[in-house]
Amino acid sequence: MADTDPLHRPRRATTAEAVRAAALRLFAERGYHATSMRDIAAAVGTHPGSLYNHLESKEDLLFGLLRESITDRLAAIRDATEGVDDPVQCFRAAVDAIVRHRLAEHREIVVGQSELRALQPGRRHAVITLRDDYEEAIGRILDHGMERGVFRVRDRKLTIYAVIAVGQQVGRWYRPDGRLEIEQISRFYQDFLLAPIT
Amino acid sequence: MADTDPLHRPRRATTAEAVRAAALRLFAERGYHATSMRDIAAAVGTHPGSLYNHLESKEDLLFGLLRESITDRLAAIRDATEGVDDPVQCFRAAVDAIVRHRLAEHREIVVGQSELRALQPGRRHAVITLRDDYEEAIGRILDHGMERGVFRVRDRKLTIYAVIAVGQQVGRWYRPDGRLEIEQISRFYQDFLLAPIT
DNA sequence: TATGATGCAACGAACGTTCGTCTCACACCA
DNA sequence: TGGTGTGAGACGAACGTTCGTTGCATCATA
Repeated sequence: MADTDPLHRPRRATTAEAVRAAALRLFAERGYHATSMRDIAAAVGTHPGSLYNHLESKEDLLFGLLRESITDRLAAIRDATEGVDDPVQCFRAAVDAIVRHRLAEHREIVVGQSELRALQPGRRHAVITLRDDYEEAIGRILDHGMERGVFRVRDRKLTIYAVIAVGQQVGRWYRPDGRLEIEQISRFYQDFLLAPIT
Repeated sequence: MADTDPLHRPRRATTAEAVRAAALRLFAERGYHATSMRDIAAAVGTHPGSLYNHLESKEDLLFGLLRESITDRLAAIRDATEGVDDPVQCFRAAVDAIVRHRLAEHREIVVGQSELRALQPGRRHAVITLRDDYEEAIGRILDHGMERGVFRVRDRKLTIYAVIAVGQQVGRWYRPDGRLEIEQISRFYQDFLLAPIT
């Protein structure tokens, strides 16, 4: 009904988006349970009750953030590796995508780790399924390299876990004003993770 | 005053210890904030108020658990590597100690990760200092290998983080009834982590 | 009898959430 | 043009629940 003039559309800074952004930051800083709806409301500059105009529940908010984070990361891997035929370059691209995604929104990390437990079973399994897809995406890259005879992967699952572990860890200690550039960190871990499988 | 007969000493199943054990399990399963003192009391088979005969506060309980976990792991590394002269064997022993410690009390992992934020500043820094010692213990093993010309470590800090990352991750997915024995997992990650630095 | 743990109720505070009310921009119609 | 209806959201108080913690009477044991 509204917005008959498409030129006026770009004015966007939805309250709902501000709420999500604030919640993401606070969940990451303090943890899900240690963050109250009053905290989020204060960060947005509104009142606790007003939040419920933009979300269903606190847990719904967490679910959306977790799902978005892992979906984005999976998409980043797929975008980065699509059409890359050389297994080594494909693996490098994937590690690069993981590291960059973790560093770009490194606040999100701590949320994704352990707050799964705060979700009700159905939603928890939904996120776990997404995580399985994420692991499989890495697994297929390893498969590709093995089929070509370029990779020697002694244990597929343990190797996947190692890649994920390094990716997660990166998000935990990285600070934008630190000693190393993202490029350096990414390149280091590309080489590091390639060594055991080539 | 009591215990004049030393032969009767071994009868130990202190309530305090039961409380700590229950708290550790519950913190790991649900997270610190999601675990109530009533939960802990129920797990021990007593009442919430009775817990305070054995502890000062909930946060005090968490602090003790975190400190003990990291202190034990550090001690495990030192014990395993003491007197081992060959850098490769020393590194293997350290990784083995980390993996075994993580798997032995793999419940503790999730606690140690992110619950640091629940501690008041002074205690948080105390644990962080211990964590620094832990990182440095790994760092010195790398140094040893570099001095001997056996290791080629491109970035000391990033390598330490990778070792820790793998160790942490192991504790997250391992289940005692899983596909692999602890020996296999340990050996795999010894080889995996040695590859990039030798 | 002295000592310390236990059981149980209760405390104030904070929690997530709901409620009725109010504001205000905008479509509709005379 | 001016009045009216409508719907989205902000507001602020309050809901019932659960939180960590305390006080105190009771009980076991040395």
